[in-house]
Amino acid sequence: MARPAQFERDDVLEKAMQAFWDQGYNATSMASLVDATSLKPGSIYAAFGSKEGLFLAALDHYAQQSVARIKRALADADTPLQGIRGFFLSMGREAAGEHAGRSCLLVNTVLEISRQNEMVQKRVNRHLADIEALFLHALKTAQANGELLPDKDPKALAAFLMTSIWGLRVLGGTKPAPARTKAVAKQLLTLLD
Amino acid sequence: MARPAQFERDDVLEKAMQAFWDQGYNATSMASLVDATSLKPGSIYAAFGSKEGLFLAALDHYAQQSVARIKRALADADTPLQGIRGFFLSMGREAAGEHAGRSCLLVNTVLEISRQNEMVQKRVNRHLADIEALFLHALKTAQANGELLPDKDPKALAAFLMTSIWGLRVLGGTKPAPARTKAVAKQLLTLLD
DNA sequence: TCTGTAATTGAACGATCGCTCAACTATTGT
DNA sequence: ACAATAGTTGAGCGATCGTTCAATTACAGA
Repeated sequence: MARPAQFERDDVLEKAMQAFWDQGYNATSMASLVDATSLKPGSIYAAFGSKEGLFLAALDHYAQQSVARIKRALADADTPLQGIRGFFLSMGREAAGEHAGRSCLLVNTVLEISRQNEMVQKRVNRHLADIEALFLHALKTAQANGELLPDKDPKALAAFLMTSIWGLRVLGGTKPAPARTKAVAKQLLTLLD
Repeated sequence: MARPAQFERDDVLEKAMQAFWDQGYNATSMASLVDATSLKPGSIYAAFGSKEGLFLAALDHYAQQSVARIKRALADADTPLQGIRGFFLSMGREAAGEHAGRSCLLVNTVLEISRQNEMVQKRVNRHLADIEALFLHALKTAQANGELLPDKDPKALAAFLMTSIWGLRVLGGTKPAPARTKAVAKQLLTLLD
């Protein structure tokens, strides 16, 4: 062994993630990442290899938080469907909030760089699939419990819910009125009835 | 008068639009715009003032085509609701197609630069509002004709349809299977019944 | 207390960024 | 034919981009 690292990896990833989330991948320069993380360029490159490497690590960090948040929302509710409803209503509220313009790092990544970078594309698609699996599981459980009507298709509904999240994220980027985001969230949730 | 311009403005805007659409705003350099348009830097700056000016003009060009396309889809159908249904089903097909990864220039712009550029934000929001107005008009007509149930809220539905378009555009960026995009489009259209 | 190893530092690299401008060319009105 | 005017050209500006690296510093094991 030798000299140990002087930074906490998770601290650095959190700060880098915020920078990429705020500004987007291309608009976030190494100089601004140096500012945000308080690391020197050499340290960043020693730890993450490249700007892309740091971004991928920050993306994983983001996805981990997203998955945890959705798991919590589903687990805290009385029933699976109520968990889903609660999550989308809070997403609707969030989409009208102050920080809504940042959208979601995964969605931003799909549209900004996924197309030109196969590695990023596979990573972000995997994270999105993980999230969809949470909803699919909740929907299947709801159907088994009789909470969701038997004629509904959980797979199709899960795909629809993911698409709805993405739509709400873009909606948040248009500086919408709270009533507007709430109305959209309510509309889409009627598909669960 | 003096020497007339040697390029067609619409040709240049079409080519610039394609470049921005393919690569995103930040990833599209002036050098690549020079390549795409076959103009020299000086001519671009004389005609559009800046990269941002060219982008705004290209954005207007894109929006004009989008509005025209939706108007046509609505006008060609037998009824307003059939027009909407047809448009979303074709969007679903498109989202699984080869060029789906480019998403939509307006959506890309909301997420990539709208937040950091107020002028761009206002412009893209205006274009999106124009599109929403087309759907709102079709929904109101449908309700007046009895095609849409009287208890439906056309404004809320129009907002939902816009959000659905955005979701489908992101979906297209995830390289989805055709069956997946079709299922999502069908799901969201059931809200019109 | 040394020695080996790994992390830190910050100046600086070549490449590319958005953009400018003086020289040049083509077209107009007289 | 001749100014006057406006579009075209492309070399090249200063700034910033992502990245590298030799020198330095701090800690673990013997």
